[in-house]
Amino acid sequence: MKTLPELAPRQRELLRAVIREYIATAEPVASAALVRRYGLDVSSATVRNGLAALEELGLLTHPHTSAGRVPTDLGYRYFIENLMPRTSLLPAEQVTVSHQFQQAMSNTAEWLRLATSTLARLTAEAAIVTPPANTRATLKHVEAVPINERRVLLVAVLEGGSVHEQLVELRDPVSTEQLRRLSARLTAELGSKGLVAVREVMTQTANAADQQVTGALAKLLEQNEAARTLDVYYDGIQNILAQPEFTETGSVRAMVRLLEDRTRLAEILPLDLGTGEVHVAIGSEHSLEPLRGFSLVFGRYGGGDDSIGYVGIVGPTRMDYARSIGAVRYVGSLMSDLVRVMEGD
Amino acid sequence: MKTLPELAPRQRELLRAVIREYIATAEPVASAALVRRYGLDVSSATVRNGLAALEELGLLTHPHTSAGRVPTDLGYRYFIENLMPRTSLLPAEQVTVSHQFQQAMSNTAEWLRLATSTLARLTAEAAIVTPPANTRATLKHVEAVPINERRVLLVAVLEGGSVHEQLVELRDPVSTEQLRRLSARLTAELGSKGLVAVREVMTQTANAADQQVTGALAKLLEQNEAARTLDVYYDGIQNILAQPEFTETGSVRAMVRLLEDRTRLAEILPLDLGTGEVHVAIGSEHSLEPLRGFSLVFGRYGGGDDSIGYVGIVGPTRMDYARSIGAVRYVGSLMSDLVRVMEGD
DNA sequence: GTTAGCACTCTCGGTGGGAGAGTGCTAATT
DNA sequence: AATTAGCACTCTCCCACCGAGAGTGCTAAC
Repeated sequence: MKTLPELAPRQRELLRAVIREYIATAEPVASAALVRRYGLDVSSATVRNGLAALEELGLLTHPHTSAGRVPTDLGYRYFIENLMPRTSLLPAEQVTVSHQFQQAMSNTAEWLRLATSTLARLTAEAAIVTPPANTRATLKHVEAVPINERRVLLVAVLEGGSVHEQLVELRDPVSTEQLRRLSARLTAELGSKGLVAVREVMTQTANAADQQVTGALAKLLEQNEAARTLDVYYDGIQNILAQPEFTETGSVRAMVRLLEDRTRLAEILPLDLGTGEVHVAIGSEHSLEPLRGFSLVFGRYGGGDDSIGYVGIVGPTRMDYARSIGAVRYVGSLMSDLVRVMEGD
Repeated sequence: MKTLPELAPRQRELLRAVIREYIATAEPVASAALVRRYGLDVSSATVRNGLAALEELGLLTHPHTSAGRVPTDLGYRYFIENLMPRTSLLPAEQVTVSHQFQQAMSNTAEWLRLATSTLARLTAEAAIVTPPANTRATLKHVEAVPINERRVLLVAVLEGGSVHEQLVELRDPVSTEQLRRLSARLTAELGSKGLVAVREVMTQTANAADQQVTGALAKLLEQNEAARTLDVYYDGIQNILAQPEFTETGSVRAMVRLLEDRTRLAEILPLDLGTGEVHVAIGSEHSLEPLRGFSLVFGRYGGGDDSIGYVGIVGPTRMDYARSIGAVRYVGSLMSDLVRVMEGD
């Protein structure tokens, strides 16, 4: 990233005004408009001189000679580092959102979906959320529920409260009683143990059916990580389609394709961030070809180091960064709280 | 719906050719192009007469006097009823798809997602799937897993294999042992019983903690139906954005807004169809304002009458109906199979 | 019933011109 | 040295116009 220039107070105000205006209108900003709307006590000619200087520094451009100014990626960067108010969501909004979260605490999938749609609504951009992935998944409870005499629904509750199901087809019939014993045994022996322990138990198991169920459990844990990375929630594509800069489908299509290809998305997201920090990548600052012209505002949430998810938004570089960052931070913190609750803290 | 006219064989062939051509090119079809590309042994003037007759009947239009012909909604309807080959997916495709389904049978959410993305890929349109909703949910297994001494994760397996979780906050601490007894008791007493029975058990329960957990179970079942209707999977928006008729965001945006507003979508979907039937609503045939210009191809899947879901696609009226219907029918049948397996048949 | 021929209509791409917006520069002012 | 008025200049946008091309509709002949 280029180093940011130093600016005189006057210039800072000017840049701030241009960005504010451009974010609001999506139209190149003219010198006269700045004087008029921000009550500057200088003439438009003076403003023009100032704008030319900011352009010299690479913070602004204009699309053609006789058009107003538009911020560059570097301009936004300067804004975020030096000019942006560090706002949080309004208290009233916080209350509403956190209240919704309290109510939906039930089901993991549901609160992830809720978090995504809430974030999309708050920011009026597209939101992306990944589930909290426990890097080393350990078991809390195992239950083998009979479906019929040859089919068993294996239900595993992991440390951290996530629930996984898996249908197991058995070679030989088993009794309900046998499954109950197996459930109890697996839960007792494997509590707070991981994949390795499950494998061990499997090898020590004589009974064929038990062995099959335990094997399925091992597979489930194995797939846990792989499957998790495919699991990405997104919402708010309509918000992007509504932006004036995207009346043509072209670039939105590339973005939507990326969202819908969860595999690729999951590969991209893992950022080295601390929990609570919010990272902003503006336009060309990130290396994602399909997202040229889009900015990312992303944060990490989670309990300990071992259950981490990502939460953030995608939108045009012209976005309300202060609000976006506030919203991502707040929703992220609520999600961290939830994860900790599920972990039993 | 208007009644469909009778057509002479020649006219039928002509209509078929126009629709084929228009589906392939998205451009108005000229008489000369038909003669050339379909090797008709008549002149373009004759074809023009035929086209004019089809237009008279309301099966075709043209955008302006000197443009080629475009099918009307009624034209597509005639095509579907009388001209369309009743094709299935290619055997090779069937094998691939069904193989994928076999592998992903594990987790309900996962196979629903798989079904959606598969359908979107097969048809190159946007796919929509709802989970199988049991109209009268009965319990199969209940497990109360301790998170910490005041928090319990309630896991309920319903008849039909769907798993629901709910975190319960207790007023007073409970022991692991007490929860184990409660789980066993609830499972034993409530097997294949529904909401009413749970309420009954709750009132007969003296112990405060047990009562709270049972109460949460009742609530979970209550919310089951409501929550289900909010649960809608969709995929393939990128396919719609890629269609030449949607280079402008306008109408796509309305469609995406509908998809993302799951509440509205869930209200709309329930169609009175038999399982296996596939229903097609072309352009103006349905009453959904945001989907003017889109066609719906929908089917119902499920095991018995009491666990039913919907599966289908949305796309421009200009779509390959034969393929779409085949794909929806096939994916629907696979999903029905899966539901029956989960129900223990 | 079919067809050749032709007039007619409409779109599309390119061109030109005028209005308007906004800049950049210069020279005067404070 | 900063500010400003003034003005030339540039570029977009809109509109009107034109010609080419595509495709139809109709008529009259086969």
